[in-house]
Amino acid sequence: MSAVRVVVADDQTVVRDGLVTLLKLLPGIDVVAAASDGEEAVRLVAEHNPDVLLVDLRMPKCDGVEATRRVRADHPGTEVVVLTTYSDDESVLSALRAGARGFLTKDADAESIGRALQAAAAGQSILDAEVQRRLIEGAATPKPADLAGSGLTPREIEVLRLIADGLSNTEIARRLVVSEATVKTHINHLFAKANLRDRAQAVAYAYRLGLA
Amino acid sequence: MSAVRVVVADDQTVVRDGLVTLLKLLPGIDVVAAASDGEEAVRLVAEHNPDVLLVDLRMPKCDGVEATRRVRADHPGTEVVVLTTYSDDESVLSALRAGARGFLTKDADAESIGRALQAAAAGQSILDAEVQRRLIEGAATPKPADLAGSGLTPREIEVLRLIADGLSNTEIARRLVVSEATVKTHINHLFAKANLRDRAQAVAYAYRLGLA
DNA sequence: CCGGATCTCAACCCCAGGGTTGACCCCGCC
DNA sequence: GGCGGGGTCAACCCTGGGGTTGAGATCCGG
Repeated sequence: MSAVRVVVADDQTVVRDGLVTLLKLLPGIDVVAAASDGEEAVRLVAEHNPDVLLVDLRMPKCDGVEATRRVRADHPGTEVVVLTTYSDDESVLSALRAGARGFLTKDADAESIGRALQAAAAGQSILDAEVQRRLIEGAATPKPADLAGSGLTPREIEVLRLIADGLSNTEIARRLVVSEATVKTHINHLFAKANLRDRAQAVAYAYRLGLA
Repeated sequence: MSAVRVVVADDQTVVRDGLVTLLKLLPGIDVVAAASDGEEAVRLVAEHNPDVLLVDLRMPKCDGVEATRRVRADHPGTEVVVLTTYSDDESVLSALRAGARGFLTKDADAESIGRALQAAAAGQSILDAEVQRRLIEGAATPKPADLAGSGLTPREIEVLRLIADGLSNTEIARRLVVSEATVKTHINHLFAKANLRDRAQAVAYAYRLGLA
């Protein structure tokens, strides 16, 4: 595989030069140009037709989101990886919607950046952990602690969680790779134990337990 | 940097063996064990404490989502990368919510898989392009689920709240002093508007809206 | 080794719940 | 006056969910 050709864009000279230097040390990465604002970035992409554009979000003239949009529109062969100081809610989504493949924060190390560039060139997408967490939203880490007192068996808790996700019995059966009869049995048991009448009450119960 | 220690889990022997062979050829990847079902995967993770678990979604005993949840709960030091044949809507989100770091389809090449494993071990997350696209689309409209923007009439919201309290249709009818037919009408309307299938999903919807 | 708990499954019954259609009233707005 | 939307109701159908019984498999602690 030949080296991934990259254009770097950042308005801060220190950051830009630092990035270029760092990336040049990485095997498989080839920095072909560096831009100091969005317009220049778009121009340089047109000129060099790189595999990836590594671009800062906050830039004068034309910001990262706008640059991303233009590049994706005019040069579908060039993937975009966004680099930013803050994993700020607003711009993140805008950039991703504009077609960015990857999203990194500036505390990423050289290897991480390199990996992201390689991945982008291959059509994969790498996200900063924090960004992915936000993207997935309901990252509410479950608390296996207090539901111990419910008297439910592990299997019953699993079933309850799936009920709370709005799945039907057949869907639950498929998910757990058991027969529907088994699912019904578990459900009847947990209804009896928790004094529930139907799955609607079960969903409410699950939410109160913090299962969803 | 030392090699990334990986446990592979897939119920299909061919796939599993193929993966192990492929991965062993990659520099920086160390396959320490291979499991043929979810339970075995969880057990092997406990035993070897690897950096990453590469797991298939569809497996007997305990599927990929379940395995992911358990591993993330019991072994926070082990990241999970999911591998699947089809980028099916449902399971993808479940897996990611369960704590998966990466998501690949089986048409990924060895290098892509290797990159994903490296990234996961470093706390980054790699997603299959298609999966990311879906994720972004989904996040694009995160909250049409606002009381005001839900398009529900006051009466429908009232009914929804009572459903979330676990009341049956006849109980709701008595409470609102209307006939059961009326209640069913309201329910059908709100199901259509909020794209719900049954009252169980309605309860979950109500909780997410903050109605209970 | 036996009893209890858990998980698994099958067959059956019954009805609440969900889908559909069509109807009437009342109110606000054009 | 006419039109639309919200609220009210009835009749129908039929699937899925909930209840029951009964039974085999496994595992574990006494």
